[in-house]
Amino acid sequence: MATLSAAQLREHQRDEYNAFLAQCPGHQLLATLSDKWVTLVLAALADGPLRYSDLSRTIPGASQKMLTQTLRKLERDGLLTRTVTPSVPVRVDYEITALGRTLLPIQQAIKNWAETHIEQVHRARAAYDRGDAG
Amino acid sequence: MATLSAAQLREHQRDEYNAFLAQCPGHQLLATLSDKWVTLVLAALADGPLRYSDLSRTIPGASQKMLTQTLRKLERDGLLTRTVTPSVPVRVDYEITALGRTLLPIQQAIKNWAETHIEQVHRARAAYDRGDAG
DNA sequence: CAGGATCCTAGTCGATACTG
DNA sequence: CAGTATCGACTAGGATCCTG
Repeated sequence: MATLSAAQLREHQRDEYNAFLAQCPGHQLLATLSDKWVTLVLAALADGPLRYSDLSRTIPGASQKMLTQTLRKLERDGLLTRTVTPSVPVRVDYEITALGRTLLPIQQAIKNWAETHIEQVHRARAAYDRGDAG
Repeated sequence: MATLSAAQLREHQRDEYNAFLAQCPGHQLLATLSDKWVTLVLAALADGPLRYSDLSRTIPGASQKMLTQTLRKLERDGLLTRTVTPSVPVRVDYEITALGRTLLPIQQAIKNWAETHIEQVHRARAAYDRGDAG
C-alpha cells in the first residue's frame, strides 16, 4: 500500500484530466452545442417566440421528454426564457435571450463549414472504405 | 391495417425526421466535433505530427480504445493522416491535414465564445438553481 | 510500440401512462 | 395544453487481455 499500482496511477491521472476537462469552458459549451436538439430548438426560436406545442411540431424528431429536457437545460443556462400564462388551458412561451442569440453565429459558422467541406469528407470516407492507401 | 395508429404515425414521422437529420451536413459535423476526444486530438496535432504514444500522453484522459477509435474516425474523414514506419518496433505518426486545419478556427471560435460567455451561463445557472424567478 | 478483440457497466434516449 | 414520472432498450465508453 506504499505505492499505487500502475493501473491505479493511470486511473488517477485519467480522473484528474477528466475533472479538468469538465471545467474547461470550451468543453462545457461543446457539450451543450453537440446536443442534437439544442441546435434545433435554438434555430427554431431564432425567428421569434414559440409555444411548447409549436416547438414540438417544428421538431417532430424530439420526444416530449427530450424536448422538455432540452428546454429546461437551455432555460437554466440563460439561453432562453420560459413564460407561463396562467390561462385555461395554460400557455407557455419560449423565447431566445440575447445570450442565446450570440450562439447563432457559431451555429452558422458550423453549418457553413459543413456545407463547404462535407463533400471532401465524404470523398475521404469513400476512399478510406475502398481501402485506398495511395 | 387500413390506417396507422396515432402512435405509429408519430413514430414514422420521427424516423423520417431523424433520417433527415442524419443527412444534414451540419449535424454530421456536430457529431464529429462534439466528440470529446476529437477536439483534443485535433488541438494536439495543431503544433505538428505526433506518435501514438505521444498522443496518449498528451491526452491522458483517453483510453487506448477511445484514442484509436478517434484517430481512425478522423483518418477516415480525411482530417488527419496516419503514417506507419515499418521499423522495429513499429512507429506510427499522425499528422493533421489541410482539411483538418480548416476546422481549427471553428474550434477557436467555440473556445472564444465559451471563455467570453461562460460566466453569464454560470450566473444564469446559479440563479435558476436558487429558484430565482424574477 | 501500436493496436485488435472482448466483456461489462453506466448513462442516454424513447415509449408509455398519468397530472394540473 | 404542457408537462412529470417511470421503465426498458440501446450503446457509447472504459477496463482488461492479447498480438505483430
